[in-house]
Amino acid sequence: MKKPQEKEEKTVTPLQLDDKDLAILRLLQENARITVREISDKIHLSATPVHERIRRMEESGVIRQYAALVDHTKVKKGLMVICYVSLKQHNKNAGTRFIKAIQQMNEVIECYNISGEFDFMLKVVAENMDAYYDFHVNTLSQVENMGHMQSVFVMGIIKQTHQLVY
Amino acid sequence: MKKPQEKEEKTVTPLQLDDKDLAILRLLQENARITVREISDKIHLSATPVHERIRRMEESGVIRQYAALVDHTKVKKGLMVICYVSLKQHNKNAGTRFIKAIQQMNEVIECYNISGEFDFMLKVVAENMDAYYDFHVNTLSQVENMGHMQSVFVMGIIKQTHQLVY
DNA sequence: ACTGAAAGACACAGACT
DNA sequence: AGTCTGTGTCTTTCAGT
Repeated sequence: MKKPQEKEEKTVTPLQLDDKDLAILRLLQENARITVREISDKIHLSATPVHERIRRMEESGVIRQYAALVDHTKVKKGLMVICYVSLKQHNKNAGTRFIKAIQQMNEVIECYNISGEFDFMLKVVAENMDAYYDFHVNTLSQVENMGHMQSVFVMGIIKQTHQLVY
Repeated sequence: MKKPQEKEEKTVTPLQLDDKDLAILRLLQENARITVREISDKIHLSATPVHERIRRMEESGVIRQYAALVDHTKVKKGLMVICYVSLKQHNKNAGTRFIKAIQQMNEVIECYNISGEFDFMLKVVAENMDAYYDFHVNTLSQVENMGHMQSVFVMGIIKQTHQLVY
């Protein structure tokens, strides 16, 4: 029985992943440029079903993107800062405008809505402290409805992975 | 003139990236499976130099990895938590052992050494609150030398990108 | 669902400008 | 540092099991 207010899922199939799908995902997470042949050799399957499984996972959105990950220190983005932000007002429009502004800022590579004292957590990258200060003062703090802000500086990267399937 | 205590850089070439390299990086960040041909068409260069530039950026570590990015909600990792940790003691050995322990935890996908009240910030993913509670109580808090811990829950993802070059 | 074959596209290396 | 050309390998489709 289904409650009347329940909407139909847009994704027609929730896509149940089996062990072979997960094995393929493990390999693709590690190296997105691995060939279908190589995968099919490793998981003891021929190329066609591997290809088909990958296509299905792409279509269903299990695989969001294939991305080249760049070393931030080597492209003049050596400084990483975690920045906490609270808004003055919490009505829907104010929130929406804040989100739109954040999404357009190239320096902000991640932004989450969080529980606790602050409303948002941002991960910001900049060339150095001067560049971050400039961003903080002239861009971020200028956003309409901005309340408190607090910066926490990343002094070292201990671990950084995208391996959600293991 | 060089100070005597300065060590020689291991990376022989600091690798100066020009506009064409950056254009290639932009495309590869967006789609790691783009073909060399497609890149060469878009940046008005033939395949060979594009191929050579990519190879150099891979070798020099500018391109760290090609990764398939997986939708965490579709692989039973719907809950994301930011977890702050401080250690009881701050000697070198204690820190090293903590780091080793963290690096082996699959639930921890990021870990940074940070400024401020806490020593580390962890990004943790779990299937649900029960699974996170289990991880928090039975794994993370059991690490030797663990001091204070604080969890901040991610309620919504506003932005998530890996585009450091833009 | 999977296998195997076959066509077309691609990566990669070489000779040259 | 770049273009052009060729070879071997890969993706991708299709008929068959």
